[in-house]
Amino acid sequence: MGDRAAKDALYDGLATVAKALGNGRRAEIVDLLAQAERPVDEIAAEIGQSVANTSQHLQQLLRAGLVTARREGTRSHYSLAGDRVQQLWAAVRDVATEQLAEIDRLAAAYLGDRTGLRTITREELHESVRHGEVVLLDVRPEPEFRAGHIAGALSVPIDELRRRLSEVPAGNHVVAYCRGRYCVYADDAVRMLTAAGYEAARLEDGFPEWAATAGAIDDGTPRDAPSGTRSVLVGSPDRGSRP
Amino acid sequence: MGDRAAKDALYDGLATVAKALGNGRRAEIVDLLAQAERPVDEIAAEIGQSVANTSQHLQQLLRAGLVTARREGTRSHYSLAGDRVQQLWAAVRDVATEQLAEIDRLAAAYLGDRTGLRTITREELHESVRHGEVVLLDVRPEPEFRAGHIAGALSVPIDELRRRLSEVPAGNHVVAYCRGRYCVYADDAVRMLTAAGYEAARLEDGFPEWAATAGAIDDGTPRDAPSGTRSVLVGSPDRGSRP
DNA sequence: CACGTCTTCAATTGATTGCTTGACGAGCAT
DNA sequence: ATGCTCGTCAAGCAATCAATTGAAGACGTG
Repeated sequence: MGDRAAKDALYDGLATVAKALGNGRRAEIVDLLAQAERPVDEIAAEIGQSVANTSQHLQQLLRAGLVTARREGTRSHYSLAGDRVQQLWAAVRDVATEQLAEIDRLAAAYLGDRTGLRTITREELHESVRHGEVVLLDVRPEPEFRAGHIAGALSVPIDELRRRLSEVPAGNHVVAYCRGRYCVYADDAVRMLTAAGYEAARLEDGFPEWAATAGAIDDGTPRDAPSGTRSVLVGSPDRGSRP
Repeated sequence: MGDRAAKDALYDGLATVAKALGNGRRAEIVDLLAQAERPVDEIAAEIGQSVANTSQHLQQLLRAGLVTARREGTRSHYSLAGDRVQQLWAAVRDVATEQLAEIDRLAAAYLGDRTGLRTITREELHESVRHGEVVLLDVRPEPEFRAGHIAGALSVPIDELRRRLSEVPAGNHVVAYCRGRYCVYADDAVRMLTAAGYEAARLEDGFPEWAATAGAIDDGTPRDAPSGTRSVLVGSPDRGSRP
């Protein structure tokens, strides 16, 4: 005990968790699964990789304990293995954005010019929601909304926003949110809404961060079956999910 | 904007931080630097690697923004690049211990049999310290004590404990602490103290965790030059560091 | 049962990683 | 300057990794 080989083995073991996150594609997968569980083929499409390759990445995440699998007939649904994993991924992002100037550049290249896009923080949104003075739009794909969303939000996936613009009550401030800080959906929504004459802003980060700080969320589980993975259940279920 | 290549590049960028931690030797380095800054040769000795190899690992950590370097004459001292990095490493450890059964096995192999070793939590220690009912021993190497320690602790490096046993006041409960949960020093200290007739226990985790939760610490900076990196400064400086 | 779908496995290839060795360079001492 | 120490750099090699392709397992459907 206390020998070199055993110590190395222990730290190798601890490092496997970090190693699993140490690949861009797997990072994308974790970021995606932070929204909701997903079958393999959808993950593959979302990260732009072959199903075979995606499956192997998922196996690796599985071995590292970052995700769990649930079979349903012929499909395997993967999801994050607990809130700790979420926090870990957040810590990685925080350090990266804080320490690497590179990230700013890469984010700008991916997201485009964000000047002129108003953003609000979680705290500001919390205030606004409480005073009922904003319309809150969830512009993520509908399944992610169904898996959990900010209480009181309307689901208007970004794909449908243009033709459903009329559903957004006029005369109100509008706040759009999506997957997170590096997600383009809310940006696009704000641009579209602003062009249509709305006062629009995006939530600075996304749903996972809101849920992590125990903001009011709605996890879509029926009121009489409180077994959801989400902790706080506030707001009317499915309001606006299908108009 | 919004294209695949740019998105991949962004996530590759975020993943570099995780990749830097995704190696057992680099993980050891980060764990070590969580105690205090260190010159390269000491780090190399501590992780059992050649200086050249260690230097390359440090370059990699540097590029990933996890550590910073400070030259002093011919030596480079490395230290962690901020509290966020500390939190990141803690998150990695937490996920690993929670999700990987393997870790328990590896820890047992390295640390040996821990049954019979009493441990106390930070909260319990906090209580005990406040009532002044324990003797608190910092059994890490002296430079680490000097870089920061729990307020009121005596520095008795594990190497010196045996011949300095008489300095430990009898009749008191003794608590030893060291680098963290996977550090053997406090274990050894408790065994030695117990054999000598003391009521001894180890702090469950180590100094970094204590400092992170803003427990009372003493960073060794003179009272009239409050420019230390530690936030809370309590207790008499250097008490017991040299008897 | 045979068929199609979704997923995983296995073999392969090119790129990257971790460590070694040996040389180079920067700063102090004599 | 001439050493000397400490740290970094560069080349090389075995091992590992990410992606591709093609085949093999599962499971539901006709």
